[in-house]
Amino acid sequence: MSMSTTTARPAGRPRSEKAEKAILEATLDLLGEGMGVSELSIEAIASRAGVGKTTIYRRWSNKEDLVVDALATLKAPVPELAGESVRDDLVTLLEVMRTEAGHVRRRCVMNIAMSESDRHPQLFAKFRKIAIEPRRNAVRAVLERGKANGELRADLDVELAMQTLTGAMIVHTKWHQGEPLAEDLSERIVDMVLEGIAAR
Amino acid sequence: MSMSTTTARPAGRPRSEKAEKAILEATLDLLGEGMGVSELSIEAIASRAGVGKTTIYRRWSNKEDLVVDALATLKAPVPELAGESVRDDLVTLLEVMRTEAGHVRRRCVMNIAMSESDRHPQLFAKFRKIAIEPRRNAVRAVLERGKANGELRADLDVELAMQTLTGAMIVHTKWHQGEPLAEDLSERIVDMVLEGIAAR
DNA sequence: CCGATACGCAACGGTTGCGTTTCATAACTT
DNA sequence: AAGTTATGAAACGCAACCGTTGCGTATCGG
Repeated sequence: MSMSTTTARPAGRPRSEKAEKAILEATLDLLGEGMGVSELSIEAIASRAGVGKTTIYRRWSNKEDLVVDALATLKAPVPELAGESVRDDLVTLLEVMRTEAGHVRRRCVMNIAMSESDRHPQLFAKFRKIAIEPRRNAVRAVLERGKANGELRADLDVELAMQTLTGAMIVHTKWHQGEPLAEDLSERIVDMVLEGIAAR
Repeated sequence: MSMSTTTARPAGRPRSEKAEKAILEATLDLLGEGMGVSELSIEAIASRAGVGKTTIYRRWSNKEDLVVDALATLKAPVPELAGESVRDDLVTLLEVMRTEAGHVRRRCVMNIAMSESDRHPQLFAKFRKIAIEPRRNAVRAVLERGKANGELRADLDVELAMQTLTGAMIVHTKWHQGEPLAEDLSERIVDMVLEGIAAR
């Protein structure tokens, strides 16, 4: 009756971490290539990962659970914020979105956010909590701070401002795919929303 | 050798306009219910329309052509613009988007615009020409006019402003489905973008 | 070595949708 | 009446994918 070092390991061959990682990677690859959750097939994932279907079904009972776990590995890398000005911090946050639009791997985050909210509401809920809310919180914090210290209007509707900032970037990335995004895009969006488009 | 009243009608039973209309309606219904183009099946359309598959295949050679034609029946109802002020015209245009988000039938326009751009690029291209560009042109015209007559900044980036205005509405409708959209949403978006969020 | 578990692989029966064909019937021209 | 085309229904063979099972092998603990 000896205890293993940390947890009592069950008898038999342990599950391959390499296989598990390969499955999640393959899932993200396929999603990143523009494949929707509906079209994503377990067989395609197994094939891409070089793994038997059995190995997948042993770990996840259905496709949605697998996708949720795969997306969970994409922890939102909310950047360090200088905190010097609202403008600079907003630019920093939008730059993250712009950069991700170029990386195949990270792009699927936004693809899924926009595409699958209707068809897989429960998946979307989990995904939102994991990948979207942290970023929204970061933007919200910057705006609230600016509202408190006078950089922004006192009557600002923070939620609406968040949607305006991110919406501009999302529309741009969605409908200009292929063409690289202008390097100063984030600055231009932030400055426009800060100063307004009306003449002074 | 007599000519028919208008066009020389070919011999035999004419194609049923009722069937054709039913097919297009069924297609729009299914799309409006949140079904993606990939999941949309000819069999489901035929069943919903009360029509044989033969009748569909005789008119369209593939699913994408059918979807394009179905979407084409949703002519962009660009509203009359009062033309009194840039602000009022922009509110009018955004109100169209907001209202459509409530109608099941019209909602699919936006759903497809956001979801299917990657997977069906050629469908998206046609769709964009039919349904998106007319609206973009209307917004662009308002902004250009405002830029010319001094209501808007002389150095305004019109394209970016369009994306900001529509992006805010799109994000709002996409992520708040279910909850009805506030009635003054369009006004609040327009005023925010016009005046900016920075303190004066 | 032995028992237990995981592995990749192949095959299974079942479902869905494809695009086509056949059929009896309906609608229209001459 | 005769000829022609369209219609809805049903069935076809084909392919993809489902979730499961069996196989021989690999990897662990005891």
